[in-house]
Amino acid sequence: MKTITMKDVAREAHVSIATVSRAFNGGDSITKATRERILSIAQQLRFVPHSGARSLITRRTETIGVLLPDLFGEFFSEIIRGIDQAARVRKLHLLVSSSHGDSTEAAAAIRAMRGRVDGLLIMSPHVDAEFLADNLPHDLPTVLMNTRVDGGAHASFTVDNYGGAFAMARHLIGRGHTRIALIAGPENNFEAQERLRGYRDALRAHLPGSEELVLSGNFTEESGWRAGNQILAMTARPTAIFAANDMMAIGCLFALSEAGIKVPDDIALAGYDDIPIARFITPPLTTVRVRIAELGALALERLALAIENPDRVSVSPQTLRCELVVRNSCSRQPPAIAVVNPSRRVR
Amino acid sequence: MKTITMKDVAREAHVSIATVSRAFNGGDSITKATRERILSIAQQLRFVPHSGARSLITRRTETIGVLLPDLFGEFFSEIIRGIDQAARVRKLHLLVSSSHGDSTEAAAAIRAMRGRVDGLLIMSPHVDAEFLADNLPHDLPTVLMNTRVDGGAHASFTVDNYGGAFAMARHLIGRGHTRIALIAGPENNFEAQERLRGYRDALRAHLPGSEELVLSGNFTEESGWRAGNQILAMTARPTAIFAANDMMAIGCLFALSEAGIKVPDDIALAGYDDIPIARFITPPLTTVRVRIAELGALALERLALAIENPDRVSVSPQTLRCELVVRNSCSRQPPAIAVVNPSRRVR
DNA sequence: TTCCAAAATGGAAACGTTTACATTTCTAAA
DNA sequence: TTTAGAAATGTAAACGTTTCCATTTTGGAA
Repeated sequence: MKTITMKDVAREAHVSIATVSRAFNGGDSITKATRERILSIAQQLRFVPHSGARSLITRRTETIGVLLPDLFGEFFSEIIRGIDQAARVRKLHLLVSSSHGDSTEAAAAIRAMRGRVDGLLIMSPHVDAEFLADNLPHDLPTVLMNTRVDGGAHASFTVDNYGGAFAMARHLIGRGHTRIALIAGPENNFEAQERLRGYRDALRAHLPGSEELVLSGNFTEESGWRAGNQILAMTARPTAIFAANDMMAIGCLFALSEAGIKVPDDIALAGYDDIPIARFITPPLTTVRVRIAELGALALERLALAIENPDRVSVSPQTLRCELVVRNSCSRQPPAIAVVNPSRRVR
Repeated sequence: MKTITMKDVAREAHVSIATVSRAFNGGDSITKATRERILSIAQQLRFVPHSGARSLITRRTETIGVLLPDLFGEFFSEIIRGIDQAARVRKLHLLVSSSHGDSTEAAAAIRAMRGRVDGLLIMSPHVDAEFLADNLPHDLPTVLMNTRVDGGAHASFTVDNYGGAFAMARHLIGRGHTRIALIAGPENNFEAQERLRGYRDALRAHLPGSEELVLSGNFTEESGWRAGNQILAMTARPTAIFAANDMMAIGCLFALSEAGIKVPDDIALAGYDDIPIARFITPPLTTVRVRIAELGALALERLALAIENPDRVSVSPQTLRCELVVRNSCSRQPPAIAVVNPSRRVR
């Protein structure tokens, strides 16, 4: 079970290890005959170059570190998909570290990446400017995703949660709703805060004097269900419910149907994210599409650029627009479905 | 932008690099005072140990390589989740490489992992015994997931697709159906083949003399839709449709409703996988639950064991049972819902 | 104070590559 | 043939750690 190294191949082929190295790495000066002999010997010895040792001296790992929070389901899947897709084009590998519950764990994850990656893609609620300043090896290019932007030390990509929520609230107002409830996300969650802010500002701007109806939730289906029941118990029910994400909208929908309340006839319902499930439920959910995969791809692209060109780095934060996806769940009249490219998914 | 190494810390702290190393690695013999001094200097120098160099000599990377095919959506997300969860417990990192379209790419991915990982988790349709023999560095512990099992050189975990499909077909037969169609998956897909085999054997065993009705599909929603339309065009329609995965079942459901055919009243419909969407559609889909996350977790667990204990490796293949999830989509009588632990998902 | 074991520290060789530089071997023109 | 220049190959020093030994320091007991 001995490890086979270049030295073994070199001995067997009666050459120096430098020549073996050259045989493996492109067209340096080496005879075709020698290369082929070496390669064939390597083959029959089952030698595979040790990329770890290689990158120690080349100072390149061709790998990107990806730090994600404790995420399940669509969101995780989508962002990784986008990153992976872009990484693949550039022939980069992905070292992922998800599920770190607190900032200590996040710090440990970052440290563990040192020397294994050429750059870092970070999305973490535990991360802020100070944390990064303290824990980031200062020679490691880093791009932030959907993270509270700091002093501008790093490039960052953010989804326009504020704009999307604003647009959705305005849309509901445009449909004539005057009592619009929001099922909010976790209080300490940056994205949830932005969506709440968008809702508030839209109400202030387009429905002045109206009452804010904010129910608390935590992005889970269950919390949406609970919020739905709270709404059912209200004396003056809203005519529209805007859930800060689709899973809560779905939970809320269940609570409503259990009580015999019809969507959209009795009450309008909207979500946020446009997860795949959104178009399959009954009624199909009006929501805000977040181009998560695209976010990941863009972030990786920017990071790759920063790695190739460490001097000319732009750290200007970039925001991705969200788009309204109008389906049946909040219209009494025949629905104007505006599904762009209904993603068909392979198992 | 110079890289900071132990040497710098050593110089600053007036000690040797050996001592710096000891300060970082647990309780070797080193004074508390020295350690703290070194650590504090390291801190203010923003030194982070280079894990790459470290693992070159320790011969441990604390990283597992994960090879996945070109997968989107639930399946990918779930298996990664399971793997990640288990890896986290063992403090292992994950180097993922997905989306390799052919065996050449898969081989390249494996080679690139050499020296970066302690073991390999492979799920790939391009992989068979010969491929592995040719491309696997022979000192790299490997566990296969849902892959055609070979001569038994490696441990493997497989979902009991045959058994699940058999059980579903038997269930439909038990409900009194005598004409049962199968929408099959891709012909060259191992899992699809097993599901087809399960369907066939169940028919042969429990409905002898009955006709096999196999429509082709490729696991996409669209192919399910097409198959649905083929069924609509049949003169003698089946009374039940068993789609080899949920997405095709959903596509088929759309085709049926477009034609005004009611499920389950006019025709019964069943899927396979129990993806989250399955319980949200109308009617909720009867399907076979595949414990994908568990598969990933088990595979990682086994791999970790093999790494710790390279001598005592068990390569016996292990099969994971599937369970029937009976919902509304194939019962005329009031449904017997048997949802175990309806997974609530966080965004 | 002296001495000894134990504890702390330092020196240097690994780990498996790449690469600058030196050396050898070719090729072809003189 | 000789010979210069190019092409092929070899030598050895890196890369940033860990770890085996050897050496120095420490803290008591004699």
